Formats: sequence, structure tokens, C-alpha cells
Amino acid sequence: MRIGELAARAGTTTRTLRYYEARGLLPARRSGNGYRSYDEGDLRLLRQIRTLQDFGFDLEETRPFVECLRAGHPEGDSCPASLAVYRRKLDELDALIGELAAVRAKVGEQLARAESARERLAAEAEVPGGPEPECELGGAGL
Amino acid sequence: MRIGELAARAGTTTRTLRYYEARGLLPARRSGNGYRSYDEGDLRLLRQIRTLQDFGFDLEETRPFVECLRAGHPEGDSCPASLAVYRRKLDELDALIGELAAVRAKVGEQLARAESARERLAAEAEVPGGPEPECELGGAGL
DNA sequence: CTAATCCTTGACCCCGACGTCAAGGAAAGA
DNA sequence: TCTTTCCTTGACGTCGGGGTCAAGGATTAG
Repeated sequence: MRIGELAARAGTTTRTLRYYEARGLLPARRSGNGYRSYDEGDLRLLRQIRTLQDFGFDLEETRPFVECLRAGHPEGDSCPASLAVYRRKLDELDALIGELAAVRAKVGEQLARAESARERLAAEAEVPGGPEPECELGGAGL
Repeated sequence: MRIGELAARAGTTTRTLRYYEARGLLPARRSGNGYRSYDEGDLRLLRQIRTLQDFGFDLEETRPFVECLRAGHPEGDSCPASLAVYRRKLDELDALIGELAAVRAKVGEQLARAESARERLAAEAEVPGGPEPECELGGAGL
């Protein structure tokens, strides 16, 4: 199978396949006319790469899985190196999710604070002779 | 205050300040010799930008906050446009955290599956005359 | 024969937020 | 005066994962 067909069957582009080859991730045999030649095994490797990419793994992280398959193992994650990548990824995800949750909490806090400040101002505008802005109750200094 | 001092006081670099100016985010007055000249107000704007950047806001998203402060409001989030950015950010964060949690779950699942597969193989190796690999019990076909 | 696809390599473009280097002017201390 | 340090602008590099030409060779359909 040539590059166009493999790309189509994997739902990707020829550019992507050449890029993978340039990275040494998915080298191709060549037929007599210089065209790249792939087989079903290559399709399998490619699908492994794409699946992990969809999970947010970067290209280098997919390498152990690809090499594992190429070594004849039944699955890309049949090798210890692949499992190590899984574990590292889980740690990264946990850390990232934790950070994002913390940011989310802070932003939510800021929004609530800013909204209530606006409500206060609106209420004061409603009652013109009403409450004067009391010092040091909500103003961060200049 | 000149660019180096402002950068130092905000814990950033002169390159960053020139970049912000080029983006129209933090324009600078100029003193007679052509040097950029900043005041305490600029430091405040800069700190607002940096705080939001630390939260993962991109530069354009900080613009409403900066303009709000420059318009004389007490806080960068005293304006509706800033609140809108907060809300949009919360939605983005929720979506992202959700996606990451889903990926985390899938990766965790894959890891568990791959680990148990390895344990099975190890157990079979322990008992040489033991269980033959039973077809269609765990093998995704080639 | 010619046109239409497919293939090849090479090379530049994109995004965001700067880092880094270069060439030269200005200010400040010894 | 000399040296060091700070300032100016301009321009290119970085990173990841490719997109998008361009020029030319191979193959196939009509």
C-alpha cells in the first residue's frame, strides 16, 4: 500500500506520515520507483500512534508503544516501557487537573467577589442619600 | 521609572514589557532621551496582567482588565467585559477539566488492563504445564 | 499523446509568549 | 576618559504537529 492509501485508511494525511517518518517513528520501505510502501502492520502501528495522540500523548511518548508492537508483542502496552509512560501520564494528568481545579476555584472566587462589588455599587446608586462607601471595607489600595 | 526597574519590580523581563507594548497592551511614555518611562499605575497594570497570565489567561484576555483599570475603575474586574472573560474562562476550565478527567479514566483503564495481562502471563510462566492461552479470552486480534 | 492523479523532496508558514543576539546610543561611577 | 551598565530597535530562534505550496518524476485512463 502506498502513502495515500495508508493515510486515508488511518484518517490522517500524507504529510503526517512523512513527518512521522522524519521523526523515525514510522519508517517506510520503498518500492522500485522510490514510492513509500506500507503493509497492514504499519497501519496497526499508525493507529496506535493516533490513539495515543488523541489522548494527548506527544509523539515521543508514543514511541515505546510503537517499538513494543514492532518487537512482536500482541499490544503496544505489553511492554514495561509503555506501562511506565502510562504511569507518568497519569501523574501528569493528576497534577494538571489539580492545578486547573485550583485555578478554577480562584477564578470563581474572583468572579463572585467582583459581582458582589458591583451589586453593592448598584444598591448604593438606588438609594442616592443612602450608604456612603465605608472606608477599608472592600477597597484594595492603589 | 525605566523599563529595567519596572521589570524587576514585577518579576519579569524587559523583553516581556516591550512585547506587551508592541501588542498595545502596555504603552509607555518616553523621556527626553527616548527611554521608556513608567509610573506606579503601570506597575499596577502589569501586575494585573501577570496575575491573569499565571491563571492561564492569554494576553488578549487580559486586555479588558487592563483597560478597566486604565479607565479609572478601582479593580481590573470592575467592568462587565472583565466579568465576561471570567465567565468564559470558567466554562473553558470546566470543559478542559472534564476532558482531562475522561482521558485520565481511559488511561487508568488501559494501564489496569495491560498490568493484569502481564500478571496473567507471569502466572502462566510459573506453572509450565499449566493453563494454555485460551483463545478469544483477552486477545484483540491482529 | 495528453491529461489527470499520485508520488518525491525541499522549504517556508502557523500559533503564543517570549528568549537571545547584534549594533549602537546614553548615563553613571572611578 | 574609560568602563560598565542600561537603554534603543530589529530580527531571528524556540516548541509541536503538522499545513501549504512548488517543481518535477511516475503511473494510469482515455
